[in-house]
Amino acid sequence: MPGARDLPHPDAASLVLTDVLFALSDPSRLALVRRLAQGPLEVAACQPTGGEVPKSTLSHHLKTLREAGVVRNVPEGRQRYVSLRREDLDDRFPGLLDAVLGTTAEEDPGGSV
Amino acid sequence: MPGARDLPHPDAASLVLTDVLFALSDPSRLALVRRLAQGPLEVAACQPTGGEVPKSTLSHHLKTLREAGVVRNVPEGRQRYVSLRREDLDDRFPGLLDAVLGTTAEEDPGGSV
DNA sequence: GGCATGGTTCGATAATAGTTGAACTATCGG
DNA sequence: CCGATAGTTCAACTATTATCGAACCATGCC
Repeated sequence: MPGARDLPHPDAASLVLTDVLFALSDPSRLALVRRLAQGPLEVAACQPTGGEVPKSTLSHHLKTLREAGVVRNVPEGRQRYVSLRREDLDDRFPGLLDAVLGTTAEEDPGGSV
Repeated sequence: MPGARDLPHPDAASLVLTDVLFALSDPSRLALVRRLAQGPLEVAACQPTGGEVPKSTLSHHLKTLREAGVVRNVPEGRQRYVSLRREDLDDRFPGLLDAVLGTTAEEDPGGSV
């Protein structure tokens, strides 16, 4: 199996809090994480609900989330599934994700992506 | 009373999650917040435990934290006291601060300020 | 008033992060 | 194998942040 298309993911134990906070500090990324909290999505479905964003831009945000350890991005046939690394996050930073997701997005003028 | 030296602070109800997350996403700011969790400090005492940082740089970080609503900065005689807005944060984002502070800073290569 | 002290604000520069088109890689269906 | 599809990576550009010296502002003390 040449070129297994697997992207690098930090392992659960080595997640860095500030990196996670930074990844979540962008309104568009946070909005996506909220959606991912309800289940995995293929990359194309990670597009903001309303408008469209260039693929490269979306991919860049996914990279930020992935490198921080917030999401996992696995190839599945010709597409990729993006999922929240909930267990790993809960394990490493207990209560953090719940606290972040608990806030019912009253804010975020920018929202989405 | 001219020039009461009061700095603007967002009120509790209008705190924005992403702004708070961003403010906490910097290792030096997070390290300071951890120290403030143990009680207020005058600005000079906000210096990183080891090294020294220019006053303007420190002031800039305090501004970021203050504008996000993470800390309060009140004049007291000729100095200023910086304190964590714990109640406001707990009120607005229940569990967030506890989760962030709960992590016993194993990380953060940069630390401090 | 004059001056030291404690901090903020300004302005310039350096460093990081975001945005995007184009090129590239992999997979699946004829 | 060819083309279409799904995404990532690259490179260039823009925008936001960080850093820090210098100027500035208030307070307290003499």
